[in-house]
Amino acid sequence: MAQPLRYHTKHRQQILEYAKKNQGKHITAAQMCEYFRQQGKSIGLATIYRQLEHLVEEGLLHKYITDSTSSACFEYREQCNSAHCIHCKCIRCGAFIHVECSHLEDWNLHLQQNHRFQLDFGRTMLYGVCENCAL
Amino acid sequence: MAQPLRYHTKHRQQILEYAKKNQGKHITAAQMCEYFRQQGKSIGLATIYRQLEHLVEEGLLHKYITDSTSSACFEYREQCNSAHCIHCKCIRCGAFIHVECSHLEDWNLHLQQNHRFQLDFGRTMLYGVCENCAL
DNA sequence: ATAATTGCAAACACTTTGCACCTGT
DNA sequence: ACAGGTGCAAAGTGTTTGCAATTAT
Repeated sequence: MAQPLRYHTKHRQQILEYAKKNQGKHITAAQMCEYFRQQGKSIGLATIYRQLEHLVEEGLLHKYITDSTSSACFEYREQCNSAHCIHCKCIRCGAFIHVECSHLEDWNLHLQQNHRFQLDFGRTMLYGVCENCAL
Repeated sequence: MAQPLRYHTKHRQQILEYAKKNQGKHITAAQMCEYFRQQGKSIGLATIYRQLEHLVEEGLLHKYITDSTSSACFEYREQCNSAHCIHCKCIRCGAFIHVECSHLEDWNLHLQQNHRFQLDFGRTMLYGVCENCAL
């Protein structure tokens, strides 16, 4: 459980900053890598993975896995109160939708009180049909 | 989007049967493959993956991914024709909980009207902590 | 001085695919 | 006959790791 001491490196800071800047979005390691490359301050993909792992361990980022075929997504945690956001996936087009909704807390409360089940929004994916595919 | 017609093959039946027999357990493709091998009726891993994909598409099985490093798990989905039931799974003990709740329809309506997402209860699994594990 | 971080390439594990053949309809 | 299924091996994908050099403490 004892985590090694984390050094305050430039890369760590850049990655965290980029994640913060993209609050509410789901970013993959590859996307980050590409972004930094375009900015002329390339960071090795392995480094990004290692830093993301650290940041998730420290609770600064949240990691989401939707599909075994596609890559994991990371998201800065501060504003994404896990009690207010949930992830939906369209069973037709595969779109990944982030829903922020104050009702979610009520649902969780209801499930807890009436059905004795404590929902974990971070791990739950709602499947259904998105706006475009419903037409 | 039109799914091709699925033939009733021996392998399809064996895979579905095995999944049914293991309701409430989470099984990987590799585990299935090993099981059939031990039974002297080997099925190629690729075939298993292809059939599992079909069965998930048809809504007979549920697929879930917890970790990007480990393999996806499959589970027989209890048939439930009511619009008032949803399935929950405990992330600690793996318990499979069937929740019947009249509120579900309201949630679906809310998601549809406010977030333009049409939830499919049959394919959705809620992850969280069950009564016993919450203690 | 010591411990963590980095980049690269190679290794990894799970999953998908191309192809030739087989089977269900 | 045709569309879908199968097995094998090969390819693909996202992620991790070994190593030697670098950087933070």
